[in-house]
Amino acid sequence: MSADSRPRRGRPGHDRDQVLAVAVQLFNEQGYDATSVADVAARLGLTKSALYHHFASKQELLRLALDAALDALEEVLDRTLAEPGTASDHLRQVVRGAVDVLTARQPSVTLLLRVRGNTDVEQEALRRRRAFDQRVTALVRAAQDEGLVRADIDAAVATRLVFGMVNSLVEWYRPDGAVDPDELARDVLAVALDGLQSPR
Amino acid sequence: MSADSRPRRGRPGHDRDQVLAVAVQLFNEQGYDATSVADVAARLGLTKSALYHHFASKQELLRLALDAALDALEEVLDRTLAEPGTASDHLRQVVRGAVDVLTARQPSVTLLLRVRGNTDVEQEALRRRRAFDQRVTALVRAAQDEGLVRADIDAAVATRLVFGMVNSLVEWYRPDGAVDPDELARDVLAVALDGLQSPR
DNA sequence: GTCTATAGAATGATAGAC
DNA sequence: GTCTATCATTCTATAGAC
Repeated sequence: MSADSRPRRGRPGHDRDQVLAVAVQLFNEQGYDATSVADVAARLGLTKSALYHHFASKQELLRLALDAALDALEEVLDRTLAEPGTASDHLRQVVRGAVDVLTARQPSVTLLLRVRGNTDVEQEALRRRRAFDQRVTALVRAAQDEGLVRADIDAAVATRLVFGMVNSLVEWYRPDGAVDPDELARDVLAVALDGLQSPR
Repeated sequence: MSADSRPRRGRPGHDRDQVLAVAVQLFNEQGYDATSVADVAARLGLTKSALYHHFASKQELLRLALDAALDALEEVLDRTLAEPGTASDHLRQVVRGAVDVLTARQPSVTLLLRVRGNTDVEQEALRRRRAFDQRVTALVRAAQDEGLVRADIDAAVATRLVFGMVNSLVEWYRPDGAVDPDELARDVLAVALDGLQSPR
């Protein structure tokens, strides 16, 4: 449907999405700063100059990947809060949705979680990430007021702990691995809400 | 007592520990690869050459910091397993000890958790880290066999989720911040073992 | 759309004076 | 123990041919 999805004419070459996917994969393997444009080009089987035909700069590759991750995470929050339900219901859905995004878009989210704020592109991503965290913290606080989330832990700390657990998935989850994403989402919710101990 | 603790003679200059601490802090702020030796020297108020008088290479700074973090984490495991107790007791102590190490030695542990394996130094650190993870996973499995840890989640997944939560502390915990490390350790154990929901 | 060739800047590391 | 000066290498990005 979109202009991008129509069949390419002439010799195939590489399109932007394909180049971006390879670049993000390499950024995650070696780190963004440790990966040169020549590294990316080599893995694609072309030269630096050819790569610069597709993208204006190395930072543009980074910016596109970070925007994709942030768009997906913000959409989970927007969609959840637009539906009726208690704060506790919303919180459960946001955690579930975040796990879904992390597993479905692992490469770009991994990149996002490693950003240090060295450049304008990275600082803008950090700004959006902080805004996301604050909205989730407000949700945790509301769930505490409802009495369904324990109130003996500060809402900001509780949010960071749970999302620390969720975010850590990018360090080891792989789409082609042995762990099923649906089962994983169930496990994360189980540990986050009920804990590791056997139900008494 | 040790040779290193005797008073320095002559003009003070900088000693290795001081230089290392500044380097690790900068590595964490900007990322190891994004930080040049000139950056480290500038923050110390001296030149690159003066820094190379204290250390043979940029990688030596990295190696010393990673070894410090790994030594501390392995010591927690060794010390815990040497004591009598059930696997569930040991697991609780290891989580508690890991939080203590993360808060007390946040800079070097942060660096460890971000290593990508680009060089021999980094790969050796990853090897030790994997060995640590496997020993903890064995502990979780033993605690499941005892019946005190829920058995409906794979031991390796459960270990990664809990330590994902623990490790995420380095992203936001600061020694001079508002959160007390003892209280934080209590909160981590509470969420990890009993979950976020109010006790029913 | 891809190539060769290269500009211009920054990097890790060293030599040698003080 | 710190400095100035410098080296070889690598980096991002560009010019211009095919």
